[in-house]
Amino acid sequence: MNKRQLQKQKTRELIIEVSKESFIKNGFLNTTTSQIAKAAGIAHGTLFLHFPSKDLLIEEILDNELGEISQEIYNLVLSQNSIETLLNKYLDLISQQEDFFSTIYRELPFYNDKLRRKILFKESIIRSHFFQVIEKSRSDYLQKNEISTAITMLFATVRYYLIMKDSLISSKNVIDEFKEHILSIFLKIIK
Amino acid sequence: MNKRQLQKQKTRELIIEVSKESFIKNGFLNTTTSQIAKAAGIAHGTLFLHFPSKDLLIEEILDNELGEISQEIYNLVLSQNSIETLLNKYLDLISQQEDFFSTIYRELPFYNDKLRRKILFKESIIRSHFFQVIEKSRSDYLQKNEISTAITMLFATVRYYLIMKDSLISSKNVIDEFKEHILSIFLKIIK
Amino acid sequence: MNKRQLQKQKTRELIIEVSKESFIKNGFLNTTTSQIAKAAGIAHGTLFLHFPSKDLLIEEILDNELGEISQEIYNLVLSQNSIETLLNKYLDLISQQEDFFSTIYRELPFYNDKLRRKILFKESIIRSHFFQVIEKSRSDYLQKNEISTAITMLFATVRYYLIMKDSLISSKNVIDEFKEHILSIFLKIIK
Amino acid sequence: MNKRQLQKQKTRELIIEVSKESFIKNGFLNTTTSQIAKAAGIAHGTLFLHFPSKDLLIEEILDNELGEISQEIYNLVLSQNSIETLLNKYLDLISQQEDFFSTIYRELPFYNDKLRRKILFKESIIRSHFFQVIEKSRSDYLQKNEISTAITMLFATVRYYLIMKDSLISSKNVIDEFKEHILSIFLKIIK
DNA sequence: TATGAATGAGAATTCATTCAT
DNA sequence: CATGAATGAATTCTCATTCAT
Repeated sequence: MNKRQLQKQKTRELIIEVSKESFIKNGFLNTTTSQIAKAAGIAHGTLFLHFPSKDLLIEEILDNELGEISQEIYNLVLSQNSIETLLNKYLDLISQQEDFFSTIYRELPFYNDKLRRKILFKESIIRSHFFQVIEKSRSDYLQKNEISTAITMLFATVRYYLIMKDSLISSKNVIDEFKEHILSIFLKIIK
Repeated sequence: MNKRQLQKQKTRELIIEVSKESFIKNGFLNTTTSQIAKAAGIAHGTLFLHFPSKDLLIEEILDNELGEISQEIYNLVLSQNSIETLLNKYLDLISQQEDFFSTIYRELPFYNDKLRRKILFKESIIRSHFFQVIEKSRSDYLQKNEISTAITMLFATVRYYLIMKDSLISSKNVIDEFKEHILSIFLKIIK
Repeated sequence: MNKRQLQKQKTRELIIEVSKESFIKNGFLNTTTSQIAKAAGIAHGTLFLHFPSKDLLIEEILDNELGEISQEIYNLVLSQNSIETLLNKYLDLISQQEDFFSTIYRELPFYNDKLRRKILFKESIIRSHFFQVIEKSRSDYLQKNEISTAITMLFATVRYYLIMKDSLISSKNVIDEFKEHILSIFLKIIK
Repeated sequence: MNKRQLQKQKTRELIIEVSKESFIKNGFLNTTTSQIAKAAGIAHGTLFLHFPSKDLLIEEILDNELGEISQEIYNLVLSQNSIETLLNKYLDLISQQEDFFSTIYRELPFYNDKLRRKILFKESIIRSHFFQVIEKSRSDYLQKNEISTAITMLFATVRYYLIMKDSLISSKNVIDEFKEHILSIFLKIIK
């Protein structure tokens, strides 16, 4: 890669980085393209050279971020056969990017269809991993739709804490703080 | 109250009514003040005579609506001592105003602090009612913070279904559809 | 009409007037909404209060202008049964608004469909008036499609002079200048 | 010419060719320089190496194209002494490049002065050829300025059909379709 | 000579709020 | 009290041209 390509990629990454920061801080919906450009120290028009529209910028950022997380979770699923450890590590992953997920879930209802579907699709894959691991280990005690509802409650609760993050009197990290509670209740349900 | 004051209150109520409709249909954030004025058949400026800002208008609406619901739930709590019936009726109440709550929970993270706190405060009161009813009936089996987490999961799940309403392949009424599942899992937890 | 309504209409008419001037001078396509606002001494946003979009502004202006001309021509048709006088007066009408028509015909291919159709429809009505007058007086010598082609040539020629106005070494008024020529040839054709 | 110069000329011709296509399809005004560069498979900046500005690019293209056509028409004039055949062949030439001429005449009023003058100059040469042929054969019946006006009407009509091409309910080729009509009327005029 | 990333001056449109009537 | 015309800052996106590589 020559100097030019390097410079371009650097700018692109700068935009992504700056956007992600602003995105996490103020939400994507409340971040303007000119704010991003200014923060990145580039011309406003330059942003649209790298990302044809604001929507495509967020799409890119979410694709990157969710792609990574998905992969890590997939690896977890392969290497773990205990639902306890799996969940534990899943929550750790979320926790590491807590502000990011907090923003996503807050803004999810206001994203465009494509973006929303993408996010929900990723979630549904993780969901189905969990389902399989649970089903394998405890098919005797639970009906399929009970497992399904339990998982929904789990995801709903995680989402709840993430969305409410700023309103909860808690340490900076909600997931860390409530992990034990969530896990213990969830495990109680599926046992 | 003289004629003029009467007229004023009538206009005020008209604005509230019309706003609520539009609020339920399009969300408060996506409703413009001029849309509301037009729908109410009043001048745009008149709206600001009754409500100094858009934020104060929604505050009023939510105060009214949540106040009513709170009251009804409080009555339920007084008359019911079974958590099953209480929850059942609570979900019925939500279900009757499903679109309204769906909007509130979607937009909650974007309201101003005061408004958000108000909503969360109302919710916390209902929460504490539930807590007491549960604690009274099953104090032997559950620790306090387990009850608390269980209630959080319940509220989180209800909120999840409400927020995701439009993305779920379901009948028009999500709460009705998933009530049984939610209840059965919840009761399982607290038993 | 009270003071307020009067003021509004005054602003509206001011916008139309200023737009028409700028429109005639620079073309509608090369006139920006902020130029118009500035020239009218109003806020940029005010323009959109009176005309929801730039396209609707031009539509309004053209409707007004073409409507008037159409009416005058219709009156001409009713009162004249000689094609000579009719044509003569028609060209006088065009001549009076020469710059306006020059702009329209230059920009016509770049207007949106609706606008283009409107203009062409008005033209087609005038065309059919001409057709009838000619047919009545000389049906013996000419076939219908000969009349039709002759009229097309007439309109094409008028349009040509209007479009080329600025490139022709001529007095300020092309139609006046070439009227005699056009008429004499046209009358020759249809006789 | 060495290898480098050869390559340069090849690129230049490639740009011209690609531009012409895009020009015919979308018009020059609606074609961006980066579109052209992309279609030609060259860098955006390279285009400005060969043509210092967008205007100069179109100038070059039109020079080429109109030069060719002019030459062919000049040959026609030399070999034909019947105005009928001359016109017939002239319209055939236009017809073969109908989309090209349609674009030119639509956009003509928006080109810069130099370009517009160039195009009109070419046209005036063709015009004068026609004039001479007509004058030679029918000097008894027509005054000079009658011939002149007749030719203007002819060119205006051709231009009209070309400009209106897309709005006319017709086969793909307007000139072919209306040739007979135009010719018969025109010949009628000059006889 | 060729590249292509970067520029930056606009473009049309939106909307909560104000204030003269 | 009610009106509703006016405001103006803010928004996303475009594109011919430049210049360091």
